[in-house]
Formats: sequence, structure tokens, C-alpha cells
Amino acid sequence: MDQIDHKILTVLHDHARIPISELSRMIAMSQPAVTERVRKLEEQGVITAYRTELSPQKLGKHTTAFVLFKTSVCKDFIAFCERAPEIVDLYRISGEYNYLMKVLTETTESLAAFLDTCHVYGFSTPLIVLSKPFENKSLVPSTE
Amino acid sequence: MDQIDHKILTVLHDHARIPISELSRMIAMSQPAVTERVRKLEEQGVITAYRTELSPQKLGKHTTAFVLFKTSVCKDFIAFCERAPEIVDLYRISGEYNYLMKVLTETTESLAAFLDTCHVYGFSTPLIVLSKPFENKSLVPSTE
DNA sequence: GTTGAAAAAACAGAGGA
DNA sequence: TCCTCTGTTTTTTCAAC
Repeated sequence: MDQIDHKILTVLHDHARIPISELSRMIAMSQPAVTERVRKLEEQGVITAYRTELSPQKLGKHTTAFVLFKTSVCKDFIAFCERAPEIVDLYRISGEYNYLMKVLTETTESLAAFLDTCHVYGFSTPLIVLSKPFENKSLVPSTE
Repeated sequence: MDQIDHKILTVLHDHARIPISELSRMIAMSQPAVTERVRKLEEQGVITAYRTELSPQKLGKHTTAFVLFKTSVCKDFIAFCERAPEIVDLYRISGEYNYLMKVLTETTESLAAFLDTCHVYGFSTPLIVLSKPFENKSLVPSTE
């Protein structure tokens, strides 16, 4: 994991579909060398996935919320969450609440309806997202 | 946005670097047709980015936390957050707190140090992530 | 949306610093 | 060990239909 790997990861973080040939031009290194470095980063588990980011709005999801949840039936609750299409992320957390989940719904009304279905498992505190100053900032230290 | 587009998005969500040729085989459609559909999804803004997901652990970030924050100097606070490498996501939210941020640090101690640097802007409540039952579930309705 | 040819990129091997 | 060079295979692009 040297400077070159950092540069590779910085580019890939925002442009996963970039051709290796173009990436190799950007960092002034031969194609096979870059391919090998990327392969190793995958093998080492540094790269965990290549994902396509979709617009919630364009898919009809106009409301984003984080929901704090308190439950005493963790196993059942997790099974419920896995099957709930509204929930994209689920975290077990410290503090007064057990869980934090990121929820996408069509409207605030469908969020309310979703919360109602949750309430057999425990108690919720929804935090509605008003705006996103930024999201998905790169983890890689930009050494420039 | 028909069934085929949904299928394309479902595959791309988890495999952004898949060759179009392989994707076209999976959905039994010619390559140029799939290329054109993907191009339109990008143009329409349904696809917003192709990202590479990295392992925080492998990059030395062993602590994940969500931090609720209350500030009265929003503009300064956002400028601070943009420059803070620990913060990967920042959301403005409803409720008692103004902001929710996702923070990655090396240890819980470096989280504490980070929170100290925040406290000139307001008051924080950190929620440490103990585990992630799941993350990044697909938005696309899987119609199978 | 499909087919088919040309261009480009990815891959796999041999050799060198 | 890591990189470069080169030939082969695969993928992408672009034409015509």
C-alpha cells in the first residue's frame, strides 16, 4: 500500500468503470502493472465491491430518513429489516437506542406507514434528512 | 424504465465493473442495446456514479460512528466538515439535532480527539457502530 | 433492437531492472 | 519482487439494416 495504490484507489472510488488502460495513463504506469495492483487490492480485501450509485429521487424515493430504534427482540427485528425494501443500511449502535437504520421511502406518509409496521418490534425515533451537504467522501488520504 | 432496466440496475448496483458483454448475456439482449440503455440511465440521472467500495479496516479505520450534532453556525460547521477527512457523510436532519454525520477513525481514542475539535461549533452525541447487519441494500425493486 | 466488422482494451506469457 | 514489452483473446464501438 504505497502512494501509487492510494492514487489508484482515489480514482476508482469515484470512477469504478474507468478502463485500466486510462487509469494506467493517469498514473503513468504500464497496464499489466496496474492490473496486478488492482487484483492484489481486491485479494487483500481493500477493495470490497464495485457499486453503481443510483438516484433515489429518480426511482421514486423522495424521502430519506435515519431511524433510531430500540428493541428487545434483536433477532426478529434484524430478520424483519432484511426483508424490508425501505431499509438500505442497518447498524447496531451504542447508546440509548440499539439500532440506526437508513430508510428510503416515496413520501413522508409512506415513511409513517413503514414506521407503523416497525412498532411491533420496539420504539423508533425518526430523523428526516433535509439535505445532504456531502456523501461518500473518499477514505483514501489525498497526498498531494 | 421497464423490467429490463431494473434488471440492469440490479446487476450494476453490485457489480459496477462487469463488462457490458457479460451483462448483455445475462439479460439475453444484444450488446449495443444494453450499452444504449445504460447510457440513457446515466443521462437521465438514474445512475449517479460508479463507485469502488473500500474496507475501512484495511485502511486503518477501525471505528465507525454516527455523530448527532447541534450547531448554530451551520455555514462554518459545514466548511469544517468538508475539510475533515474523518467525516464521510453529512446530513442535515430534523429533530433536536441539526446534523448527522458518519465518521471513520482509527480508534475510539482518535474519535474522541476528533469530537474535541468539533466542539467549537456545537454539541455532539456520538453513536458508535458495534456491527453492521447489512449495508447498501439495492434500491431497485427485485421483480422475480 | 439486431447483426457484423474495425478499433480498443484486457489478458497472459517472456524477459529485464 | 515488481515492472515492461509483445502477441492473443475479449470487449467495445460504429456502421448498416
